[in-house]
Amino acid sequence: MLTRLFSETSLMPEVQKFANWTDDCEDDLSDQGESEDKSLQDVHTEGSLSESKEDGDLVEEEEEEEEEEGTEEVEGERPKKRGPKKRKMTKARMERSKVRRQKANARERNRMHDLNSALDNLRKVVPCYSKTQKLSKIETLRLAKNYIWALSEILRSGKRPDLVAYVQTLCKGLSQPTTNLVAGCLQLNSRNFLTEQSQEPGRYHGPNSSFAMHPYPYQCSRLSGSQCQSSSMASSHALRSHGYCATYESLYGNTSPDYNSSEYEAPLSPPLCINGNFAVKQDSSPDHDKNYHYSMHYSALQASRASGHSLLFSSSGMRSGVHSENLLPYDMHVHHDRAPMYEELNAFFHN
DNA sequence: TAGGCCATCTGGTCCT
DNA sequence: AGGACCAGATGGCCTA
Repeated sequence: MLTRLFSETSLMPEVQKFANWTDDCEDDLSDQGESEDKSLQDVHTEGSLSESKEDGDLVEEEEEEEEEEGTEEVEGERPKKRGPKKRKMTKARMERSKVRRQKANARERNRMHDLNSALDNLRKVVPCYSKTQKLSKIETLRLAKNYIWALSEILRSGKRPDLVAYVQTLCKGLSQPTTNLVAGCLQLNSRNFLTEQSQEPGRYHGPNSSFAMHPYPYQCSRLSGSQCQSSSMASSHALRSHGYCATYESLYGNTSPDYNSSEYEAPLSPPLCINGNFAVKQDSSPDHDKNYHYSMHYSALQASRASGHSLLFSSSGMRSGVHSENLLPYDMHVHHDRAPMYEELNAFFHN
């Protein structure tokens, strides 16, 4: 998991660590102090440690040498050539060791739970959050990294970023399904993504842009991820007919393709813009529950800006006047505490 | 069924 | 000595 992430960027230290470890193992073989735990472990483990212990005779000889050194000063009498090594593994000792191990396991479990809840918190503050369709740990970390980078770029340049480049930044290094998910959250499906780039070459600022990324290999003509497949045209139309907008439109003006055109076949993921989150609740079926609930945070946007109420936006960019409290999807999570930050960010997206 | 992701157990290492 | 942290091993679950 995390190890994999770090090993991607720093393989050499890992190799070095392994080399050190193998050296240490040789030293450990002559270390009497660990013999009691190892004897316990022999029953259960088959890992590298026990593999090294398979050279039983060799190990015993080394241990004996240590034993001899240690006992010489204590007593003149030499220990038996083949006796118990040090302290015998009595029943009480085994019991204590077992308890110690159980306690350590419990602590480790708690530690991992803490780590996971921290990751859950991180999932909630990155641009794509769904309670039911969680990003994997590694993808969460990658997306968070990209998100931080994108935000700092916005702060650094002080300009409204190009959306396509923004999405590319967010999606850099992410898997295709996650990329689709993020793009879906941003109301950018693959087709839209590509046409944006091809039709408006000037919008992609190239390698010298503050959001310069290598062009993302957005190759799918349909969204492969289940998340994005769930965004059916029908539901898109339903939402639109109710005056709900696509986030991209509401954020950046009307740049959407012709939804009625047969040429436009890529599914949409039209999240609602409510209180700085984009989310969708279109169907109560379990499958839809699983797939439709996305929140998008970076665009807190117009939420509660003027009236203190969260408003939805129509596709024309005008407020629909529908109050969010009447429409909050059950799976949506509102982050009021981050409103000030979103207001700041909002300034870049709504001039 | 293979591969990805995850939780858990475990032993080693470092730190207090 | 005990706890925190780390990484390897393992098995379960899910999905393409």
